[in-house]
Amino acid sequence: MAEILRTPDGGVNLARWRAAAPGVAARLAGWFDGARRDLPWRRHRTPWRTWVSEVMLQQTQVAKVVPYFERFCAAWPDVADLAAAPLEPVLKAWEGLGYYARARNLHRAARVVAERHGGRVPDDLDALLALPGLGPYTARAVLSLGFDRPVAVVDGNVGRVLARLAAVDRPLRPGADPEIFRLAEVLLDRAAPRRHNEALMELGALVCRPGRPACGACPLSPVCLARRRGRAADLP
DNA sequence: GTCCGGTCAG
DNA sequence: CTGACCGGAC
Ligand code: SF4
Repeated sequence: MAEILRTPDGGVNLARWRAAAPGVAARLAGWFDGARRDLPWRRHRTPWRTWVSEVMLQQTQVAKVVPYFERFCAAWPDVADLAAAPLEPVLKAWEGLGYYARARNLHRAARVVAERHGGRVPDDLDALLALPGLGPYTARAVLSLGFDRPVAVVDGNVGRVLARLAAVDRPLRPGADPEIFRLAEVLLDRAAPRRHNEALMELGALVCRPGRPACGACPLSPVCLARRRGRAADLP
């Protein structure tokens, strides 16, 4: 039965996953409704707050980000506020988070948005990718989580979840592994993309963790190939 | 001590 | 493409 979800050459059988996608999305959504953490950027979701949170979360853990995020958004509640601010207090607010180029880029990008996008976070992938500090992951996260647009979002967590789900038994290509990205697109719930992507990321953070995945508590375990093969912990 | 992570400059 | 950026988890 496991083999039915793979092609003869061992690759991911996208056609089969396409057929399984509604069930996968429903399991994921049902779990997420009860498991989602109450985080400040979720409590009050806007494109700007999504952007700030995702940049902070790129290389910093949730628990550490929360107080920084609260202070940052209190000081600069919208992109126009940051654009109007001098750089020094922005760097000051970032102290302790590390990767200070993120703060400089965010500040520069806010000014670009003010000057070239009328002070509105653009809801366009190419425009987002052109902003400093927004790469393939963060641009898509802003689109999907901030604007609820149907785009696949694959960070390290989601890549690992999907690789296990489809038992992709090889090192993932850094950045967007093409096969994993295609799988993410096939599984995407286009009727509720924000919830779907948040749920995938939450599953990677809380259940399908790098070290010891909690398959017993996982909503996807009935359809997970790594689980079926007892390989969950040693796949990417 | 080693590894990890998105993005960017080189 | 590779290495640098930083701090935390292991
Ligand atoms: S069943 Fe286990 S390996 Fe598969 S997605 Fe869930 S936690 Fe990850």
